[in-house]
Amino acid sequence: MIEEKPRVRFAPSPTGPLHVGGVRTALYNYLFARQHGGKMILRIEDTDRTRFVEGAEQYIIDALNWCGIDFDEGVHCGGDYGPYRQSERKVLYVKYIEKLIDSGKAYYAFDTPEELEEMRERGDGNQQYDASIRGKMKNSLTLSQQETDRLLSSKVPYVVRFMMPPERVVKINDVVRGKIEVDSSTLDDKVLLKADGMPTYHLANVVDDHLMKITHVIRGEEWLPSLPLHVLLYEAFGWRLPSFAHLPLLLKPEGKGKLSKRDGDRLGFPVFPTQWKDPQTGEIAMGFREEGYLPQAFVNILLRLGWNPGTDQEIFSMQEMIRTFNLEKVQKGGARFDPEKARWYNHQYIQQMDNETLAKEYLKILHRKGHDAPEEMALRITGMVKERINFPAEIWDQSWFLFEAPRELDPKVMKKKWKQDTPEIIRGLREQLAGAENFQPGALKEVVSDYIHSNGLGFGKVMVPLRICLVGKAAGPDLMEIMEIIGKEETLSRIDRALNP
RNA sequence: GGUCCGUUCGUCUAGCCAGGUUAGGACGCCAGGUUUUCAUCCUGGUAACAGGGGUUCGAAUCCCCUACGGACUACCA
Repeated sequence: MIEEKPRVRFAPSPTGPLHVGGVRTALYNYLFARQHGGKMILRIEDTDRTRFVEGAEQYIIDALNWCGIDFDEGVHCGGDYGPYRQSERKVLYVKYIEKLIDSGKAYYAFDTPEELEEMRERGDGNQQYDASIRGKMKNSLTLSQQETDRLLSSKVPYVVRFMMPPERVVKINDVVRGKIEVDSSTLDDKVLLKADGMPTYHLANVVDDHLMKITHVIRGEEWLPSLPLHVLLYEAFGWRLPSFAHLPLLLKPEGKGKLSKRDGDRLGFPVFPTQWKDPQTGEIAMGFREEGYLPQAFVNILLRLGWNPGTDQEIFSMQEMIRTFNLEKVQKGGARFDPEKARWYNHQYIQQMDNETLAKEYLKILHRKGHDAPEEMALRITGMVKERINFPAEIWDQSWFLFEAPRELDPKVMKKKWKQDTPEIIRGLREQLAGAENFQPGALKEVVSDYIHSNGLGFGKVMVPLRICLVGKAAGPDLMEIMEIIGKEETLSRIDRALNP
């Protein structure tokens, strides 16, 4: 199907942290490249110096690395088609822009911002810089050759605009959307080279994609409206068109609209892969990593947001993703991010995780809480509560009572489960436990069972109150295990405290 | 306003291209089971073709219109 090895690029602009939508775009590019044995390229689109944010570039690299997405060529790892930072390619674009001017496909424009503003006003704010107006503006089409040369050699700022060809129906076949047709007469003469000598995105992206031999442009839907312009640019240069695939947007969980950076903090879930500290304000935006998401889970969530395998499979290893992903099954409509399902994915991956790794995380938490435990104990507790948790941090929530006595006994549970005869029953059980020689789960179970049976009681009548004494609530893992871990002394002491508040 | 794109359970989606399904799966939710409790887990249930016209024996699937949503409309990407 694909004869040549594909070359794809992820081309973010270093204006801040990468949000989930961008990560997904990078992921789809990556999967596509890896599946076909192609190259994955990281290009930094920093042609707007005013929006440059310190640290953003490194953040992008690190965040994608955390996701398991790596590059073959790019700003951080080199390659044969560099430089990979557009600001460092500045001189290159001028060469190409001159070609366009020489062949009459682009022209110089000297209009001031005020003049442009006035032009838009005149047409009810709808006036575009296009064929209908370019003859009335200050540009190399209306000015004499002499005057143009004079302005160019003076200090007057100018831009270069693309001369949109008239009455052309541009037909493009998008890999995910199929046929798209746009009449060129509805398009305007976009600026290609800015007054500061930097190219606009439109020029830079086309020139670079061509020079870097990009075969497939896989990017967000927000670029769809400028696709016809890009196609016409390729045509103007006489270059071969790459394939285009425009990915649907990631939407807010509630309501409508594109998922924005602000939604995260507002709705209590991250929109960034990893934590980001704004260098200006010092503000910290949370990340999936810091919230306890496993990178594989995070990537899996993104994979299924807008793509489906055509089977019932939900969980994919990176290898499986690479094997099964295809652009044809990418959804056309935008997808809403669902925090609930994200939790479920993480739960699945936590279950797959080995206990040793999880136990190490647990130990870290213990230390933070001012506790410690032998590695073996951490491992044991991890095994006890693993299936109950969605995030590593929840091991603590499920096991704190192994290190600290409950401060209070849940009043709601007390009211429901602590009956008139309960103190007497627990007192009797306490005696049996006090006399127990062996405090291991098996032996304890026997002691408790014997007590229950010889007194004609039910398990629920005894076990739930005992649990309340030890844990403070009616929830948690096996009681016998708990008793062994906290030990005989602590067990009896907690019972006493519950009996004599 | 203009241009372009989109619309199947609450959410992610299968099915559409090659019309005929009890419109399937997953998350969530509800119920039951398992369990000393809670959670996990297992079983079952809930719930959708945006609306209207065509074409056709037959339309979620093909065509048109409307509605709604979104993106773009900068010397930002």
